[in-house]
Amino acid sequence: MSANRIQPRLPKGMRDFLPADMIKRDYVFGVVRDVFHLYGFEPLSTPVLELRETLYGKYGEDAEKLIYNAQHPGGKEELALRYDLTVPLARVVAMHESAIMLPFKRYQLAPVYRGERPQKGRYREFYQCDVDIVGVADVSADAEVLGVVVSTLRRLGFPNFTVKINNRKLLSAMGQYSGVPDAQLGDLYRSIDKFDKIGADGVRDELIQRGIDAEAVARMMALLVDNHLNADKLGILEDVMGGVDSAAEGIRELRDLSAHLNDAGVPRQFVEIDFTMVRGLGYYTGPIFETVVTEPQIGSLSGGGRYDGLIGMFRKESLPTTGVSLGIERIIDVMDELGLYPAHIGGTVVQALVGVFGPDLRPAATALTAQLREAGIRAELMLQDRKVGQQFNYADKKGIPLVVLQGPDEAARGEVKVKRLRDGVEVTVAAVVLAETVRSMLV
RNA sequence: GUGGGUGUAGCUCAGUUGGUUAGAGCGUCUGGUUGUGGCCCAGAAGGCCGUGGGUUCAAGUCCCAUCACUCACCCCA
Repeated sequence: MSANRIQPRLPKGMRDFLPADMIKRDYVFGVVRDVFHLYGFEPLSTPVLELRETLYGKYGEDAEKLIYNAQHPGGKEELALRYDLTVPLARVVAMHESAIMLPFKRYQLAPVYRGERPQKGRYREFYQCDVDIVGVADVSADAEVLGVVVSTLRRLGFPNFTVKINNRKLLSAMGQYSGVPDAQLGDLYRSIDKFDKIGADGVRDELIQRGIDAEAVARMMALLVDNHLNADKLGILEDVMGGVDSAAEGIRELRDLSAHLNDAGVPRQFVEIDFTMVRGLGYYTGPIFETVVTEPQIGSLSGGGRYDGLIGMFRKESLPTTGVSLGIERIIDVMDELGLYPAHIGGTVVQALVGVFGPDLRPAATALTAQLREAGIRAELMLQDRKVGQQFNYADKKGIPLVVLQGPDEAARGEVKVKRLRDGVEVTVAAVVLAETVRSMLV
């Protein structure tokens, strides 16, 4: 039998989370949920599997190759693992119209699947947390969704991050103004998006190399370079391109959005308009967002934008929708790297270990444990017979802050000992006040 | 899909111009200590050196292939 033992392995890009990790993840998930609730977003859950037809044709050709198909022997439905939470939302809205009130503000925290090559900050199964507002065309909704991102990251203790804002309408206007043919817009955007990485010269070279007309490139670069670090970016852009309809509209939206953010008290230091930020997914139609950190080099922590047309793929009339997706995995990776967890988040949920002095004292220890649990203290009873030293060692290794122990002497007097491992403080108290003693020693 | 790096103990890694019985630290277990963890001391377990082939008297070491992991590109959270 042991000769046939199989190697324990995981599918590529997928991970187990052991308890110590899960405790940290749950903490992050909890903070995220709290903030969403503060903004009035409500939970939604959808299946991991969707019908293939629901997902296909929404993300673009390249992305579609990364969708996992699923099947079971004899299954007749064509299934796929969800690729994000946005398309399922659109499906839900179209399917449950009558049960949904607009504006529909929902969040969803769930794993999604992408068959990509894994690397730093990139997995094949990863959690996303999406917040979206369905049914509001005004940028007040975009502002609210951005407020959620900023609040969440601040609440998690991120010292610095930047939410970049741009507008699809403006991007297409820039292409139009420069004279880049529609067929090359994709290439154009892809290169522009690398501005931060490869600089103005890099972008220029790449555009030329991609065969875009030199004059168009020059006009394009003038728009980017002049404005990239300027405070009055919008004003400058308006002077140059104000005549182009979509440019005027995009600029107006960005101004409104900015005003809403001010009204909501979102600190300006976390927000920046950046014309070189482009989002890959095809369904965005207006304002787009992306959050970056410079400290660990890890890509974006969140991404999103307005996609007024997507729901129309499931319904006769579309509904204006905007939202963001928080990259929970990357947020967690950064928090690990920067050590942003509060001190009380340890490697265990257990607050007190109740030791067992010997077999004859096990009944008493069991009762003490029950007493603690009744009082709402997370207590673990030592389930094996071990030497006292080993029991303390177990608690120490596992990070349990307190050990409760009742030996023959204490038992005879109706007392119990509580020891705090951090500083070695030990007290002996009447068993009836055990719970309150433990509670006071936890702080 | 393209390119680079790395595979030796549970983990992190050493291992000389190829040479006899492959090492360390950490971790684990046992004991020193049958009323108390961390520190210290003594000891133990734990290895098809990723896999297959080749060169050689001799391969952890050199060559080829392959697989896995990893970083970067493309793309993305």
